[in-house]
Amino acid sequence: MVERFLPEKTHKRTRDDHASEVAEDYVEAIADTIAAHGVCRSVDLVQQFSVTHATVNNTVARLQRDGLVTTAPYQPVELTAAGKRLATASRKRHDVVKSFLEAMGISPQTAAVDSEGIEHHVSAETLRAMKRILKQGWPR
Amino acid sequence: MVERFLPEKTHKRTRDDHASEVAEDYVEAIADTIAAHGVCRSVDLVQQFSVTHATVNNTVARLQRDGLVTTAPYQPVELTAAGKRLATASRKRHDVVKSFLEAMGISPQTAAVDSEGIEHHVSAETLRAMKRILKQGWPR
DNA sequence: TCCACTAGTTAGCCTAGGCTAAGTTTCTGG
DNA sequence: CCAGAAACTTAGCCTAGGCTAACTAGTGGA
Repeated sequence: MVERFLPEKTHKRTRDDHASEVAEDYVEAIADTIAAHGVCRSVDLVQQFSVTHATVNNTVARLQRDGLVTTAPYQPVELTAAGKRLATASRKRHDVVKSFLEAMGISPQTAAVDSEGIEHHVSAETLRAMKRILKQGWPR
Repeated sequence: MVERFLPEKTHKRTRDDHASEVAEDYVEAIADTIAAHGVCRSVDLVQQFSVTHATVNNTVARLQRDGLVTTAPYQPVELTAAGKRLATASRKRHDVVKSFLEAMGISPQTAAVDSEGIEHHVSAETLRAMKRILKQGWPR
């Protein structure tokens, strides 16, 4: 109800965020795959995101255009410095959200799924609050 | 890290959800505007979402196609029964998320923005946990 | 009354993120 | 060492959700 009296700015940010959600999910997955198997190939992303090779190709091309990854035909995908930075930040944020959900008493399965979606919408302030509550407990 | 050993299903849901996020935001805004002003006109949605008339037209046409609203040229937008149901459910979920964030000690402004994005990714289980914590406090 | 302004529509364009189908390259095991 | 399988690319298509530009409809004042 409060929203009616606030100016209309809340939604815009939500939409702008969405542009980079896929990028964050991809660099996170790429970093994880490299950590687990040494390299990340298209087929790994095909499996993790349940999309086709064609879609992975498109998306990786966008990531390369945006300076987050490097790749070449038939070669594995690698992260640039910017890509690594984004992956690390996303992974940390993701872990905080997931731990927080679990601390709320939510099952690990649900926490895994929900944190996937939620992590992209958590502001710095909210992330700090989650960390604080994980360390120091619920306010007062 | 856990995700590497779980099968790859988490992301798909996140993407499917996104299809209906705009629909939920719109029916929520339409219901609020009708509650506040009696009717909801295009221009109200133009303001609330900071998009053009053309975009609102497109989106409302989709909502009508999907059976959530009814409208006619130069007439206000109305909610169908299904639209009202969706609006009510979204509003309730939104309010729970916002109250929960505020109870975490987050500022009302940030809570308003973050709840906008988060509400669409909160499962029934997580929503129940939020309600429980609001009533009965943090677990143990 | 009519004119200007606000509201709404329509056409045409764009990007992200999906897909299928068809072809190419690389890898692997007999 | 080479044939078939697996991995990858390319072309072409689609929808959602944005935009601008140009037009039409409705409305309130002078």
